[in-house]
Amino acid sequence: MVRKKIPIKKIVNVTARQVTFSKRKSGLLKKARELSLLCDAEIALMVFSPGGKLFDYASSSMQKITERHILRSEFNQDKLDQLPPTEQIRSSHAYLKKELEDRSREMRQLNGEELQGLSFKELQKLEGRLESSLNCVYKAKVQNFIRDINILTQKQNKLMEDNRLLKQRISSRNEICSVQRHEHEQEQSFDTSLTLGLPFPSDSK
Amino acid sequence: MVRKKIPIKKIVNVTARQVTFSKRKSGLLKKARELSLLCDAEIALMVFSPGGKLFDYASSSMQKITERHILRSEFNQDKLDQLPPTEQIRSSHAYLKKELEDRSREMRQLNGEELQGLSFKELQKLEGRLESSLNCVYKAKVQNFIRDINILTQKQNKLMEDNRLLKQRISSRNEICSVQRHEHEQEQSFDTSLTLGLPFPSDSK
DNA sequence: AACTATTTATAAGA
DNA sequence: TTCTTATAAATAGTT
Repeated sequence: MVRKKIPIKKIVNVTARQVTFSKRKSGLLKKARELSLLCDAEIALMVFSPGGKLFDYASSSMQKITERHILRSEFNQDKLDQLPPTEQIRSSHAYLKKELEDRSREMRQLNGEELQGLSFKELQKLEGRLESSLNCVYKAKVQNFIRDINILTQKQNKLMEDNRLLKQRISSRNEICSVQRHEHEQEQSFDTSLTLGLPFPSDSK
Repeated sequence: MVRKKIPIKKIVNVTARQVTFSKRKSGLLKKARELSLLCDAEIALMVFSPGGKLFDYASSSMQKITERHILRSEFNQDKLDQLPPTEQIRSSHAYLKKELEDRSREMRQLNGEELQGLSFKELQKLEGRLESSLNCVYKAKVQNFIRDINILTQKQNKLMEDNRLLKQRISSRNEICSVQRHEHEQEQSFDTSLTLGLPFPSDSK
């Protein structure tokens, strides 16, 4: 806007663009500060350079202003007035952020980190919680095994039934083979009962 | 900045302030738009008038920019520069939400809930993690005990020393009392050694 | 809102 | 980047 007026569209020359960015960014920040001061306005300004660098200004706290903005823009005013105050806070991004932070810390403690600051009582509580969780995991493992065994047993029963039918068909044509097949079936049954008797069997033999 | 230069401080005259706010606000928004266009910068600007009215501008989406800002202010610059571009994309609301969901689920599993869907391998892993955490909690409790015992021991040592000095002063005036105090001291010493005899002693008696 | 006299911002050059 | 400077843009006070 000086020695020569420039059109307001992307400056193609990279260095020229960088220079202009630097200058105008400063000017913009200055204007924002001035407006805030002169007129007692609450102002937040965020500028990311093409390179990803951040420059910002907030007349008070950036978080406060962005929250105010979110509340203002997401809901219409009526809707917002209907919400209880706690819900208003929830609707803000800060709430989401805080939740994540809290949960991260809690998880670190559940992972056994950051335990230095905890009191004996808190440690006892954490211990009880972990033991209870471990117990649930043990139970889940047992359920897991039981489910696997049931599935295997069902499969086996089906196979045994199939075998039986096949043998019937064969025996109706060949008397000698029938006896051999019968012996084989008995072996399988014996193995199955052994598998089910183990403390933690998995998927058969 | 014109007919007469004005100082950059709150304009007391209300109407003058309103007029200036309106003019400068327009100018600021225009400058923000121009900078964004000219230099391909991502810009968010929020302006609240003293009356609470909102005026804003965002080169892309306000939410996207504010989230980018939040994530940026959480990390230090070095850390973020190290991140690959795909990581920068994560700085969206969806990312934050997803993180929170993932962490919530993980935590529920650490609490022993929602274990039905897990495979045996996953359960084993969770079990190991919980056991390791429990171990950390046990250790933290031990540290807690040791610290408490140290504090108590120090206090006790100080009290014993005080007693000794007091007895000295008394014995120099009264021979009979001296004997009685001596017996009392022995009782204290005995208690102390009992305390320090616990499985986790500290540093002296 | 419009008008201008000035101040400010800034493009180009150094 | 910074400074200089000529000129465009913004705007305080007025109408």
